[in-house]
Amino acid sequence: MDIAKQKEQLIETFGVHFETLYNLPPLGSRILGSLIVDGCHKGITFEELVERTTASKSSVSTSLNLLLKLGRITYYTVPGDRKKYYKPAPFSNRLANYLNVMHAEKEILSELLNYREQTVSCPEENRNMENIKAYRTHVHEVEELLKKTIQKFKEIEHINHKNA
Amino acid sequence: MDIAKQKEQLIETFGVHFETLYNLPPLGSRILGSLIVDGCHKGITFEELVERTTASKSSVSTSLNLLLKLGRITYYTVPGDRKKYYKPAPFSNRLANYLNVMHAEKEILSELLNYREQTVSCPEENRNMENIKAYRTHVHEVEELLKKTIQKFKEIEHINHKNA
DNA sequence: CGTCTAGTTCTGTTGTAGCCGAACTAAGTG
DNA sequence: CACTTAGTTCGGCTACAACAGAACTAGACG
Repeated sequence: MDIAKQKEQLIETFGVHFETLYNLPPLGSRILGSLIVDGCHKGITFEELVERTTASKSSVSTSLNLLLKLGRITYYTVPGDRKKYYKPAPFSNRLANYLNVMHAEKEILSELLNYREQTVSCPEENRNMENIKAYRTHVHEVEELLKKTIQKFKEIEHINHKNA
Repeated sequence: MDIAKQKEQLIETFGVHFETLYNLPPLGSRILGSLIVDGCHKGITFEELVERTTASKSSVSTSLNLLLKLGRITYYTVPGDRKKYYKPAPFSNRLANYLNVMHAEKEILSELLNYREQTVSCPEENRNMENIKAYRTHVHEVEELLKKTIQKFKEIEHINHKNA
């Protein structure tokens, strides 16, 4: 199959994925998709993103700033060149987001358990508490797995940084 | 602290959590929060949800049907009683949603790798491929963890079902 | 100091999410 | 078969998300 066509489809697939999963706006999702598919190494400039997406400069600007604020992308500049080169945020960063979510879940679960302890009135509710605790354990395990992977990526990224 | 007040706050906390994380509408989030905090055992009726949320019947109806369609809640009926008793979906169900997401991520990552293999042109891009593979491994591990936990919950739920 | 280039900010415009009230259906009850 | 109860469906309203266009700013360069 045509490589260019394949790229388009891949970006589009990432687009819908980010829209549904991370709840990003359509344009922002497509931009993020472009950066991941095509901009991991050298990055992509503002201008080129405007061309690729055929969107207005203002929309691209807003989307990029949103993605920056959400920590999903980064950019670098080179001396004597006013352009910004946008790239997807490193993997360790993306995973750190999940880590926050997991942490938040654990917090809420603890609050829920705390409430339950004050109000249990029947064996069924006691059983439910056990379920919540089991769920909390699962979240904790995911959290640990995330920490492990983040550590791994930080090491990789560190090495890459030295080589670059 | 006042127990009723504490309950209110807990529902609200769950509310914002579901809004941001699962991208559910405000009312739907509060309903789901109420069911989790207060409806795990006996469930809560349509009527009572209308009272609690001080929303209209139509809005509650729409929200409940949305949550049903998304698989986030269930209901049961008792013979000789026209009311429906709504409960949050069992844990195994909730986790199954995550499992689908993980599977989708793996699919996309494979597509991305497939594309990359055809287009690598420099060592930096090769390094990036290694990163993607490492990320895919992580997703796979989370997937396995989910399967394990789902199995555990299915066993628990099976036992509970027999005892009930 | 004008002028190009790179990006931002401001002011709409349009579509649609999220809710409501009122009218409706469908199932039990006397 | 009228009457209540439980929930649904439909039309309409409102606010805001997502984008566009035009005017603007801020730095580089001759």
